[in-house]
Amino acid sequence: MALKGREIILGILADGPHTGYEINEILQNQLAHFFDGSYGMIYPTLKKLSQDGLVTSQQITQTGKPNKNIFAITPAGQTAFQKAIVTPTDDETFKSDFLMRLYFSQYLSATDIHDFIQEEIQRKEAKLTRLTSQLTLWEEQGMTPVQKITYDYGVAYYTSTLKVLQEALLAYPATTD
Amino acid sequence: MALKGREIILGILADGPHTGYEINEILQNQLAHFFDGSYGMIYPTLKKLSQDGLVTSQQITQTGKPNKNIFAITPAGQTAFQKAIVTPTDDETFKSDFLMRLYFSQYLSATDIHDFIQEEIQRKEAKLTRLTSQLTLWEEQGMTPVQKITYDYGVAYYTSTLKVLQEALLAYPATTD
DNA sequence: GCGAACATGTAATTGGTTACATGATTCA
DNA sequence: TGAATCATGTAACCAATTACATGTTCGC
Repeated sequence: MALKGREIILGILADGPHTGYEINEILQNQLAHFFDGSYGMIYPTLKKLSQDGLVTSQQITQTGKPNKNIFAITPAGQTAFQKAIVTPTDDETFKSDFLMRLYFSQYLSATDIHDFIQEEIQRKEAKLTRLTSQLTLWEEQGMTPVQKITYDYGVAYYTSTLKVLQEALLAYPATTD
Repeated sequence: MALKGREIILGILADGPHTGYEINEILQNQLAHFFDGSYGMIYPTLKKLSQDGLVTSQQITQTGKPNKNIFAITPAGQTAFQKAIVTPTDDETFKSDFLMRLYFSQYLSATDIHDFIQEEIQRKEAKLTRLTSQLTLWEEQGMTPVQKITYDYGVAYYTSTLKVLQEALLAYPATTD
């Protein structure tokens, strides 16, 4: 059974207390290439976790900034997480709208295909940059050796697929610009 | 807006009539590395598409094998597909339960981490084999140049990440076997 | 006798996604 | 003046997922 929002948030809080906003930052900066979370998932999950006694929250009144709720894991939450982490690993699922559309694009003109691939290259380069630019900060905050593997995995994924797309581009003429 | 089951099935049928079973075969053999479909999605979608007049079905009574329903796209279905294919491309989403668990596995013993990575290597090798062993058949059935890109993308993904995992393994001692 | 390949379907659940709603401060 | 950063939350929706349910033939 795959780890879901519930267990993932619990896992992040197992490492120290955080606000919903900070959890989102971690998700976007470090786990974006293998998990995708949003506020619409984070806050409701945090609320439920609180109701179930797996996390506690402490409200901090701030001046100049909005108030924040700092969430911390409880012993019951720790137990729940330890239990979840030993379940069998689920298969990965990758959904690429880009590849799906490319798969069906045989009737597009060569220049349209060129532009379509070029756009994806730009998106991927931006993602790779976001990930690599985080490395130093992440290392300073404490990056475990296993986390380094997940980082290397992401870099390898972006780099290798970027190369495929760049080579594919050569077969399709650029729009004259 | 991402292409969903509905549009994907429509796209497959745009290339020729198929049964639900055959659609599943295509999904598993050619698109498995960027889409994940199952019978629980295929048959209900086909039913709905039929009700909406986007596909028609013809029942074939077979002896020796179960009866089958062959689905074909209608002009209305073709129009719906053409309309869907020109919408903006959505971001890809990759969910890896393996990377998530690895990310949280700093307290596991070195041999446990070794075994955990080793298992993922085996899963990935099996997937790579499934994909590459299809190439000849796919080419014979008619593989478009754009489809070849999606194939190369899959091979590059599996190959590059497999390499990362194999290198990572060197840091963790094998269980004595 | 058993597993693989062929073949189709339903019902209940659910875990998110999307869209909406608000608002201060800082920096360019 | 407007974008970015910090900050939290709800309500409606829905597209699958999971589990269940059934049955034949062919080859080993």
